[in-house]
Amino acid sequence: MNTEAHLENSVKEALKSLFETEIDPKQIKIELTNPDFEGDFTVLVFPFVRFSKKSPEETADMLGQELRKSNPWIINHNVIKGFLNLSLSHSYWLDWLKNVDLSTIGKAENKPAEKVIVEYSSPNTNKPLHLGHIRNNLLGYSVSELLQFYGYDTKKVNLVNDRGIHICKSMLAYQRFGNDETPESAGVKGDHLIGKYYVVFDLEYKKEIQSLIDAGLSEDDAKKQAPLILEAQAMLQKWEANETETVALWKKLNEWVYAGFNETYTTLGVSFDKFYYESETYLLGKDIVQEGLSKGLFYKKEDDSVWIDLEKEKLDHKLLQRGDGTSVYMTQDMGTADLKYKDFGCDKSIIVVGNEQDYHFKVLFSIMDKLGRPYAKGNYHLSYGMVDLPSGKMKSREGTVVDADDLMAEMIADAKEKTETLGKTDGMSEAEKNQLYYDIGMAALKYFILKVDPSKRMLFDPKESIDLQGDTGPFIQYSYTRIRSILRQAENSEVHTDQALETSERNLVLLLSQFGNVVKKGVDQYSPALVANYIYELARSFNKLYAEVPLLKEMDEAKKANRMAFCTLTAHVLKSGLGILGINAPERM
RNA sequence: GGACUCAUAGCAUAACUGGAUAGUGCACUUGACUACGGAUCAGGAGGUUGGGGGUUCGAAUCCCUCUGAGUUCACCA
Repeated sequence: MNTEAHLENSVKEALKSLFETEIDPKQIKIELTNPDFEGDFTVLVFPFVRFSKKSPEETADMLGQELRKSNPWIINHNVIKGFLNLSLSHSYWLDWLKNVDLSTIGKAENKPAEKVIVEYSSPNTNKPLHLGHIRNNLLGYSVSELLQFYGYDTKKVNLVNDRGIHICKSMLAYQRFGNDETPESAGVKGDHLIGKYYVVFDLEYKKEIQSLIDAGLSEDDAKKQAPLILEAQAMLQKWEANETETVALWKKLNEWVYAGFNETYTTLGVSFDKFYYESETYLLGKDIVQEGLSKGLFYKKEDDSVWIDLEKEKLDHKLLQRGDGTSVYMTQDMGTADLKYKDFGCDKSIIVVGNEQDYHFKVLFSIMDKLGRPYAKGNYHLSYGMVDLPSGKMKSREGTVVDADDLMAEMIADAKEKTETLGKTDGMSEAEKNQLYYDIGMAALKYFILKVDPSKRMLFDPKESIDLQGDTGPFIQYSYTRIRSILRQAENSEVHTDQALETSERNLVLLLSQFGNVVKKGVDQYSPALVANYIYELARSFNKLYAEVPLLKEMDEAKKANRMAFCTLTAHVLKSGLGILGINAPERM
């Protein structure tokens, strides 16, 4: 049991014996003591005043006395207003340090039985990945790693959007203007090549619109009647009719794109247990429409279109199937939800999609709930904010995007330049150096993205490169390599629990003891950002200790042994935390 | 128009979900290199938490209201 849980119990017992009141554990709030005050943990006593019938100060003092009676490891207490600050003995902390189990720290005491599926990435095959996708991928991957670390059995899946009118646009533009260019002949990645033709389509399409407008058509009519868009629509129909030539072109171009995506995924360090393709799932869900109709949950309009009334949930009416019987976005998402459950049987299903689709997922989850799906309660939309550029929102058609491959290459180049300036890579092979530049560059990028609360939109200025100093990934890596350097020169020895702790040691051990709580909270909130901010704090706390007390140079053997134990544990927690974020922890840098 | 987000120092962000004097980094500034690894550490300056009201012992956090930004709303997924 961790310290807080222990304290909580004690507080409960103490309140019972002092005031003869059985208190709801939720009323007991225990926090780390604000560093400006004396103490390790703080109990908020305001909620107890109601039945203690005493002032907050008196109540706190009585509680403090009582707690110390039953817990000798609480060696001191002080009261400021309604805050009861408790100081734990140094030997308590050293004992904790001595007995901590590296193989279980941070993980659930009882491994959760539930299985979790995380769907993320969901790229379109008509354009390369950009900064927005990077946020999606990093979030999806690290949430999955976080849950896995905590103890859940997790699966990662990717639903690729490989069909539809937008894909046909690229296909058509390639057919028209491509001259049988290939990724090899053009010397670019397949996804970039196809992305180029998506932009070409847009340019040509706009030209056509303009000439139609000049010929006297309204803008709306021009958009609908431009030959290119009509041809793209025709191509989509051919594709749906499974026409040989169209399907062959579609397959060829998609293969190129997948090869490109795989490269990007590898560099990003993300992976998937299974790929779903919309070309295979887009017809799903029609039987669910029937099911809903027969259950009386859905209704038909005169034109035969199918709807659901969600006015009670303030979600309005929503179209589920067109009058001609073809499916819409919602139709296939209902189908894929069932499919994923059939394939993996997960109790929790997390889907990582931008917050522009908040409404869509509210509706989807509400429908699956009404249909009585067993997994409905475990559905969660991990909604994240858009990544804005100083110039506004990224738009791939207009070319105002930060390309994922370019950005990663730039980060790695920055890391290389910085590392070479510092000149600490003597004796490393070229391969080791390149791995290091990659580790550092990606750490900077990943930490930069993941430290921000997922739900918030974030601003990224491509002109200002991501820092390598301060509150950054490389800072944490650097702290780690420093500890590793020390540990390489140290010998193993036991913790001596009879020693006094320096302030910086006590601060560090307090933070270390919080790792489990942070992971738990991150799991509850699906937020890797909490882990990111925590390991930064931890690295900072260690660096302070490093600057203030001797470690290897400590003459007192007992103290030195304890400090080595601090080093070992800190290194372990830092590495675990970085791992959750998908960041490598190099031995040297 | 309806629904949903968001607003914290020049910039980027945190605040244990209602707790103490709102933390941190970048940039600016002062100091610590005969270093257990300076991608570090210590200090300074920078805030009416968009404005106004309310609830509370206590509000960046909850409620109301303005202002501003964004997303979404029936056939692109």
